[in-house]
Amino acid sequence: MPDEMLDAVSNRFKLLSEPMRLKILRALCDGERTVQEIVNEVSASQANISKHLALMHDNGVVSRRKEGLRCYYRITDESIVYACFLISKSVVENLQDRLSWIQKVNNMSA
Amino acid sequence: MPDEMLDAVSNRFKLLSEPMRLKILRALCDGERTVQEIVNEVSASQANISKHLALMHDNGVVSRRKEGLRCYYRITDESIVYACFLISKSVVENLQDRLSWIQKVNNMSA
DNA sequence: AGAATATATAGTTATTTATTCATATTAATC
DNA sequence: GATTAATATGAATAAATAACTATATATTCT
Repeated sequence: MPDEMLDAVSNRFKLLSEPMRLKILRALCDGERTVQEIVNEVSASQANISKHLALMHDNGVVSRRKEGLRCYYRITDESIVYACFLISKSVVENLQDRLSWIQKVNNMSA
Repeated sequence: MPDEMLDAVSNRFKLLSEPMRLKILRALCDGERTVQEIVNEVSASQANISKHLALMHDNGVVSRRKEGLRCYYRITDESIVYACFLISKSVVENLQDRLSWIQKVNNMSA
C-alpha cells in the first residue's frame, strides 16, 4: 500500500478516534437521526455535535437529508460499523489476554 | 456498546490514526523486524520510531522479543491488519463515489 | 574494564484539535 | 415582515501529541 493511501487511511482512523464521534455513530446505528435527537442521546452541546457531524460529512462518513428545519444524518457506509465491531473485538481480546496474564502471575506468587 | 468500551475503541483507532505508525505496521506485515530495520524501511529518526513502537507495545498492538542488542517487533493480532484493509477499502470506495459524482456534474455542464 | 552498537527515554517545541461561547444562517409560523 | 426554532459557523482557549535533540541504558566484543 503506497504512502498516500496510508495517509487517507490514517485520516479515516482519526475520524473514528474521538469518543464523541463514536457516540454519534452509535446513535446513528439504528437509522437516521436529527441533530437535536443526537444532541439529546449523546450529552453534548449542539455546536459541538454539529461540528463533528460536519467533519464526518465532509469526509463522507455520514450523509444528510434536510427536511424543513430539521437535518437528518445517517451513516453512509455500513462497513464502518463493521470495522468498529472488528476493532472492539480485538480490543476486548487484548484486554482478556492481559487479564489472564496478570492472574497467572498472581497464582505464581500465591 | 457502553461508553467505556467506546473509549477503548477510540483509543485503538487513535493508535492507527498516525501515518508513521501505519508505515511501521506495514513494515511488520511480512513478519518481525528489528528497530533498525524499521528505521531503514520507514524513513524516520530512531527515537521517533522507538516511541511509536513503545506506544503500540503498551497498547498491545505490537509484541517484542529481545535478542542481544536487537529488539524484534511483530504485530500481536493480525485482525488489526484486516481492519486496516477494511477501512482502506471503504476509503477507496468513498473516493470513487465522489469521483463519479464529479464526473457526472462535469458531463451535465458539458 | 572499556569501546561500540542497538534501543529507550527525557525535555522541549510546534501543531493539531475538541470544546465553548456567541452569533449567523435558514426555514417555518403567526 | 417579525418571531421562533433548528442548525451551522467563527473566534478563542485549552489539552494532547508528534517530532527533535540530547542523553541514558543495556548488551556484546576486545
